[in-house]
Formats: sequence, C-alpha cells, structure tokens
Amino acid sequence: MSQTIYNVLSREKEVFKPINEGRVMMYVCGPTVYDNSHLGHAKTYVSFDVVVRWFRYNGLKVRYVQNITDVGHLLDDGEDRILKGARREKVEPMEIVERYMRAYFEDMDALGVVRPDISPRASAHVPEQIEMIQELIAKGHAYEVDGSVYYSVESFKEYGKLSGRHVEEMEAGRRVAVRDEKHHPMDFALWIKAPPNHVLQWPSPWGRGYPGWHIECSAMSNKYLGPTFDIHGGGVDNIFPHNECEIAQSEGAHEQPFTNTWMLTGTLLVDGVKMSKSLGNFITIKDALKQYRPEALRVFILSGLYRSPADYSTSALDAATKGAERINTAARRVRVELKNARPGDEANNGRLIDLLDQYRMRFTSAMNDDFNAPLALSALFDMGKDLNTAIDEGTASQPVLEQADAVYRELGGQVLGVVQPESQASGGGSAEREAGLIQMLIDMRLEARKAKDYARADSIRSQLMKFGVILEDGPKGTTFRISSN
RNA sequence: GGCGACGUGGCCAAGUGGUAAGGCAAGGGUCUGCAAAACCCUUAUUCAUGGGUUCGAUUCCCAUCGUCGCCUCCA
Repeated sequence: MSQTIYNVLSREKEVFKPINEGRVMMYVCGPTVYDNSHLGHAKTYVSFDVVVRWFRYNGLKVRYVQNITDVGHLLDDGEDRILKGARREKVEPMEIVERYMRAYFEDMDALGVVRPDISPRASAHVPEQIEMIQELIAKGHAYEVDGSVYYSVESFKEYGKLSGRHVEEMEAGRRVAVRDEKHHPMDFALWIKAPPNHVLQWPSPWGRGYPGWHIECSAMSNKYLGPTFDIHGGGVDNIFPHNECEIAQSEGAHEQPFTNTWMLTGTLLVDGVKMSKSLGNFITIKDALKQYRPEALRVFILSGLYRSPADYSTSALDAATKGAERINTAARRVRVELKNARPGDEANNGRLIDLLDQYRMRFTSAMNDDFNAPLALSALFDMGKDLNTAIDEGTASQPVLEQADAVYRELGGQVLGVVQPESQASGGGSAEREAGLIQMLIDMRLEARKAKDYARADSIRSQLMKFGVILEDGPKGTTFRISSN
C-alpha cells in the first residue's frame, strides 16, 4: 500500500516517493511571533503534526523544519510586525520575539504537537539570506536600487505556477501603493534599506537593512533540507504571494525544483470569515484550552480534511469534546478490563482479533490516502462500538483486549494524539493516593446503597462530582473516571 | 475583475460512475434504586439548481446561483 498526497502544484493526488528512500525532508512555514497563536495556527500545525507522526509510525525518518519569523514581516504601513509588538508592549523587539516564541511552543506542547526538529529563526540566518540574494543578483533574477534589492518576477517565467496566477493579469498595487523604484509592480523585496532609526537592521553589501519576508524560507530550507526536498507545507492563505515567491527565489537561485510536493491546509473560519490576527476575530489557543481539552481540539481539527476549510463554532467544539470523550471512554474501559482479563476461547479470540485487524487496515488505508484523518477517526469510533459490545457480553478476553489497547495507543495516541496516555486518565500527580481515597468513598457509598440509604449514596456521588470524579455503576461494581472539563 | 477551492440529513463531516462512513443533536428501547457509561432501533429514495455524457451520476462535462480563501500582513 502506498502513500498518496494531494499536491497543490499538480492539483492532484500523487503517490508519495521520498527523494531518499525511508527519509522525509519537510518544511512548513511557521508563525511570525509578535502575538499569541490562535486556533487557525492550531489547525495547520496539528494537521502537519499528524502527517509527521504518521510517517514516523511507518518507520520513515523525518526531518521536520519549521521557521520562526522574527524579522522582516511588514504591515501595510511598512512597519515591521515585531517592532509594532515591541512598541505596543514597550519592550525590546527581541523580547517580543522571545515572549511569543515561547508562548507558541507552550501552546503547541499543550496541544500535543510534536516539536519540529529544527526551528530556525530568520534573524539568526541573515548571512545565509544575503548570500542567496547575491546569487539571485548574479543570475539576473534580482536588482539593487538605492540600498534595496528586488526580485524581478519577469526573470522567472514560471512565477505564479503554484497559485495559477499570471503576472500580466494581476492588478498589482491595487490596494498598496507601488514603490516607484521597482522595475515591475509585482517585483518583491529581498532586502530592504533600513531608515537610520529602524531597530532591526544588519550590514549588507547594499548598506544597512533587513531581509524581506519571503527570502528566509528559501534560505533556511536550503540550509537544512537542501535545494530540493520532499514536502513543503503551510496554510493556503500564504499561497500568494509568499509560497510563490519562495519558489521563484529557490528555483531561480538553484535551477532545480524547490520541493516535490506542496501541501497546504484549509483556512479556519469563524462565522464564515477567516480567523486571523489582523481581523482580530481570533480565539487564542490559550483561551480555547481553558474550555476544551487538547484531545477535543485535535478531534475538532481532525474531523475535517486538512486541506478543507473548517468553521469554528462552540457547537462544533462541543461535538468534538463529546467525540473525544467517546473514544477515550472506550480506550479507558479496555485498559481497566485488561487488568482482570481471562484467556478466553480461541475461536472467539480469533474472530475479534480479525475484527481489530480490519479496523487497523481501515485506519491505515484512510491515512495512506492523503492523510484522511476523519475517515481514520471513524474506524476508531466503530471499533469502540464493537469493543464495548464485546466487553458487555463478556467475550473480550486478554489477547483481544491487549490488541485493542495497542490500537488505541498506537493509532489513537501515537498517530492522531487523541487518546490520552494512561497516566493522564487517572489524574496524574499523586494519582495512586487519589485513586485509593476515591475507592474508599466508593466503598462507603456501596455500603449506603446496600442499606438502601440512597440519599447518602447520591450525596457521596455528587460530592465527588464536584471534584470532577464521575462514578459509574456497572455489573462488576463501580468504577470512576475524571471528568474532561 | 482575475486565480483557487467548495456547496452532502437539524448541525459538523467522509465518500463513490451502480445507488449515501463517522461524530454531535433528537426520539424510542435495553440495562440501572436513580444516574452515568454502554448497546440496539429510528431520522437524506437523496448529495445547491438546470442541462449534457452514460445502461446508470451525488460522483464526469457545461452553465447558473451561492459561500469561502487569495490577489495587501496573516497558518
């Protein structure tokens, strides 16, 4: 079975073949760290997280590079975003960068997003960017005007191939005044001359200045992944001009394909419009995590295709919360049952293990088909139903439960990150002592129930509920779980 | 105006040239002292609309309407 990926460049699904067998070299455009990250970022980075996890689960070695933009990203008025943040919070620009870079990693850690292998910062790669700009000038793709350097889009005939645009058809400068010094209105800045009071500036062959936004991705991907690598990812909203400029720079300088596969994630919308920093309609990841568990946010993100847009709403998040609970309840039940499981009879074990294998295969073929996480998720839901039935009927024996537990840990946990590890399920910290105390209360309640003192029994249950402990009476006695809120 | 994507049950959302996964919600039932959890049943003859291709289309083609993204910084 082979992996297919929808390649935005060709607009079709292609069989994925890494340049070097068994190795995946991938680059994903990272955030500009001047403010807190929001759920739009979560959608993109959770999506790529699952891609990376899936590759690794399948034994591929992945080098995952994701940049941190900490310079050069200009606002409409020409002010650097970092500088704007610094002014807003009255601190040094690099304090802004540190503050929000750390916040970004905290958020991603909380969401269970595995960190990239390399998180290169633009400001730490100015020499590499200068070098690349020099190469572009030497090859006739760029020109200098009064201390700034521009890329000549007319020098690169394929400019626009990713987004399907043609230079002639675009109304350049429709909303932003075009700088007269450009040869062509669509030309974009590689190096920008810094006014004397500009805080972020470096010496260069063209005088003091700072790099344009697009060049960092070209320079850093080349440094860590080489001139041609396997996968380039990001959000579709950056397809033009950013991704297009990256291609022009890298292919212009290296004269070979930039990347073999372009994977772009769909935009997160809220009330039908894009969630974005500039519109101010965003929900930060930190705020979302106050209300929803990480697994719930992941289920929300993974219940749609990565390349489709998604709509944020409280009802969608609530539904995802319930869904995440459903999977985790079943997974937890399997773990609990496993502790007192019996060998069972062979015929029945064989039947159930076959069934589990089928779910594994459903999951696998879904993921192999352009990372169809929603379909993969449905296999876990269906599997939960069968397992619950088997446990109810008492036919879930040890070998079956061991297999089931493995599927939950590997596919639900390791790959999708929606099944909690065991330690969290019981609360963490002094979990053992806590479990002992809860068990004591359960025993007390049992005595009350035996004495038909239901008022007392219910009181114990509702008191525990206040601490987020939910009791469940089953045929084999009472179990408890920790509420997800 | 140009480019790209998309329109599937009450909501979210997969999918296929041969007759619609899954989650949430709703109703009924089993279990239970009551709950919770779980399980079973029910809820789209229909996939924006109108044409065309086909034995057959939701799936392919064309048109129309609508939504979103990009064309300016945003994942």
